[in-house]
Amino acid sequence: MSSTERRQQIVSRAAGLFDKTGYSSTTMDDIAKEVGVAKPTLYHYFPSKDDILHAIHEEFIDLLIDRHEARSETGLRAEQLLLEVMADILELMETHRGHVRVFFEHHRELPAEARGPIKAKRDRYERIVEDLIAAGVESGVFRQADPHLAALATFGMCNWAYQWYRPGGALRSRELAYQFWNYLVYGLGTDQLTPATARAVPPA
Amino acid sequence: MSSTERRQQIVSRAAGLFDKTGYSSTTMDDIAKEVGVAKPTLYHYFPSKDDILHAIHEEFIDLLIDRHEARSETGLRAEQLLLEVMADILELMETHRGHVRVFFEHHRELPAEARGPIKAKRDRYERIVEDLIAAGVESGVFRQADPHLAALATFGMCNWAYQWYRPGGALRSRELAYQFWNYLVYGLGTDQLTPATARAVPPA
DNA sequence: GAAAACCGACCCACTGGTCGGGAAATTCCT
DNA sequence: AGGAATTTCCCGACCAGTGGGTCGGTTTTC
Repeated sequence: MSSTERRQQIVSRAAGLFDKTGYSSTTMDDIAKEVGVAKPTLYHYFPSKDDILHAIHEEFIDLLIDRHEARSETGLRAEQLLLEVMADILELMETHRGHVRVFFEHHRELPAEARGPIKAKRDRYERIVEDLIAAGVESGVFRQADPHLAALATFGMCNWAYQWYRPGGALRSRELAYQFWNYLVYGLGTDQLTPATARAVPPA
Repeated sequence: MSSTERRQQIVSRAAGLFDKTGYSSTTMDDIAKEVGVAKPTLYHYFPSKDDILHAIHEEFIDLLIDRHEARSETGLRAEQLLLEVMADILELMETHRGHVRVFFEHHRELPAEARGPIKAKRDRYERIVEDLIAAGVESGVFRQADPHLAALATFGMCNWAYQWYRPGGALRSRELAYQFWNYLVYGLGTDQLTPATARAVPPA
């Protein structure tokens, strides 16, 4: 096993344990055992536990950004791109469960120096989705809505799934993305609800 | 200060710290200091740190359930009840930030005996929302949709807000609930999207 | 005067990280 | 090619700080 392979292995096994047990409840010995190696060996690949956490964060957000960018030249319309983004996120819950939970729950545990760069990438990705929604509004496929808020709603639907989604279940991640996209784009309501009034002001 | 008041105070201060620093990174000394008391005194009110965690969980889910039940006799229609549920959740992010984060992120840290009862209540609340959506489908205000999935989408939008919502911000929780409810019920799409085809099958 | 509330000092298991050295693979030299 | 030199990879044993929890006792309240 090459050096980079082992490094990779440590990251993904650690992510799995953090997912199962949480970051602080997982010890370096746990990780070492899971990898099949003694604790000091871990320190040959990572200077500290926090650096493993950092590697997980970086790997995850890079995956998301890369997937989107690989698609950005295809000329898909805004609503289609939105579906693909949702599918990206949900797919990573199949393939990178540990990364997802760590990325969402353990960013506060990141060492101070690492937080900045990660947050920058996170913001960049949020910005991508906002811009995408804004483009949809511009082109007329989405109604007038605050892109920031709509992006947060989208992320909410998808990101929250890490709390309940289990890979082996009945629903493949892509189908799930499609259902959620459907709720978001077409809404749950029928014609029996009167859009004009309902969209105005919240009832007290 | 009465005994129950102090108990209450410990719970809410602890929740605040857990929110800020995370459960395992917060020490009993931290909590004691925050409450203005010495560590052993905490053990006069709670047998262990885990029991504080448990108290937070219970308080939170009870709040949600109670609020819904207080409303269940009012004869509101399904879509209105759904809005109220969303508003409940988001309001607790203003008034009980710590509880929210703890409830969502630290259920795995609960001692084994406590997990069961809490999960039962959690399931009960999820069931309430599912039934509410099912009733809306039944009465024709919501289109044919899987109530379970639609509930998960709803929870996603609202629950995820604990990650970014800050009480002092521009948006009051009720307005936010209304915006999200609007997205969910009416959708983001305009007439330029063709509902019939789009709702069918996910594109490969 | 007894029960409830409170605390300083202590204990000890646990865990992130280190140390010094041993095996295994690579490179270098002749 | 073959053996020495060096780097890479690996580990058993240890260290020191931390933090949940306890003990024995004092103060406050009723």
